[in-house]
Amino acid sequence: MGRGDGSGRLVSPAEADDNGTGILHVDMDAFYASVEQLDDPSLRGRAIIIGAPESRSVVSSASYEARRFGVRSAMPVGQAMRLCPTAIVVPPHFERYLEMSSRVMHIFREVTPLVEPLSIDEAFLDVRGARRLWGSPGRIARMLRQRVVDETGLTCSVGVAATKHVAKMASTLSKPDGLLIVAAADTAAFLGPRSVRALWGVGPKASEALESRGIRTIADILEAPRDVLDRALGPAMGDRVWHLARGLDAREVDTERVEKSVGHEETFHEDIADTAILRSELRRLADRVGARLRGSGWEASTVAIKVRFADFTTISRSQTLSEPTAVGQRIGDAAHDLFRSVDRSLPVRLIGVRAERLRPAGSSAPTLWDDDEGWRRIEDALDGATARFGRGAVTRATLLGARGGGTLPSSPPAPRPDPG
DNA sequence: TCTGGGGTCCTACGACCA
DNA sequence: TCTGTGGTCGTAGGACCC
Repeated sequence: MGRGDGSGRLVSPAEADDNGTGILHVDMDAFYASVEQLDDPSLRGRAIIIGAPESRSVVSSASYEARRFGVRSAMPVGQAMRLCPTAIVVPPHFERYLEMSSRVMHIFREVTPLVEPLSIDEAFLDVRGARRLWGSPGRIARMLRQRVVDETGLTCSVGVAATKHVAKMASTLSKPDGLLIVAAADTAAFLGPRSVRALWGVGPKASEALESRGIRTIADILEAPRDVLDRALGPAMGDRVWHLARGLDAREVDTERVEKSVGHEETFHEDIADTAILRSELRRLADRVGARLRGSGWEASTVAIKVRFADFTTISRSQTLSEPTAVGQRIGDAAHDLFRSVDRSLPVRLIGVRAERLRPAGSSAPTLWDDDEGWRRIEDALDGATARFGRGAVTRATLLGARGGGTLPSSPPAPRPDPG
């Protein structure tokens, strides 16, 4: 989501040149805050901050009325309230945001099948093949903005350009509720005067590294020798910045992006030193990760934990499993193993579990292990001494004993011949 | 002032292997 | 047999994005 307050907004005139373009970046304006204002008319025109009421919460989104006071995403709520004391703090309603996101994405897909969602509130669209149906990219962008506001009541900003990167920069500059078209021939003039910080992937550290070498604008990057960029940013980032500064971005709109990891983490209200509590939190997070994996049909080869201590130092540990899994119990076992190796001399502020190196789940049945519905099905099926369980079998006593407070076996029982 | 939670990508380094 | 080298993999940490 954009972090600007809309000052310095740049929009295109009605008949702007859109020659050579075809990529749209659509970004919803202050998405969470706008949904809240849509649902509750008493919030409209007011400074509102979306954030959990907890003491350690940060701003997830803020209305433009609040942004004018300097409130930005990721800022601690306490700090935001000092900047804008009249702001109303609204707890987030993620289900509702997902529902609105899905309606917006549906509109996009009615315009072109080539839609790449980037996050809950933004997407790239390739409309190069939609010209005969809907008109030029600029015309499509105007139609899309009108449809979004008519059909959802929300506004969005759209950047239109020849590449994803320039389209994204353009939508950011047009916020809120704007449209900015950068014709292919105007790309260099558009990029040149902008700060290096405007490049995608250049954050505070990278911009500091560039600025310390006198490289402040994108035009400065064009003048800089390639090896200076590589030394400042590393070869991969140096190469990327070199290309982006020249408007070169070969990435196509990718409609089939897949998840590479799934994780959950939690910051405690107060730092925790009690190992038993931390272990039980790891189990809880591992179960959630397992459930998510099963829900999306994945299993993971690597389990990682993250621990942030009271002094904010953060460590991670990861472990490759002997076999990929989507079973919360096994993810939890690995998380416990990893946690054992962590020096716990400081209280813990945050703990997290992540499943990595995902692959589609096989046909094995152990996905039943750790949810209630699965247990019911297992128990129902266990009408005697043993029951089939994936490729193996377990006794009812083992299962029920484990459920009654004991520990589950860390892996399914050994396979045995199928009796037919 | 006091730093969320969900991710992706990159770099560095050690182990291992051909 | 010993040593050097380059590729790959696993792991840890950091920057960045929304």
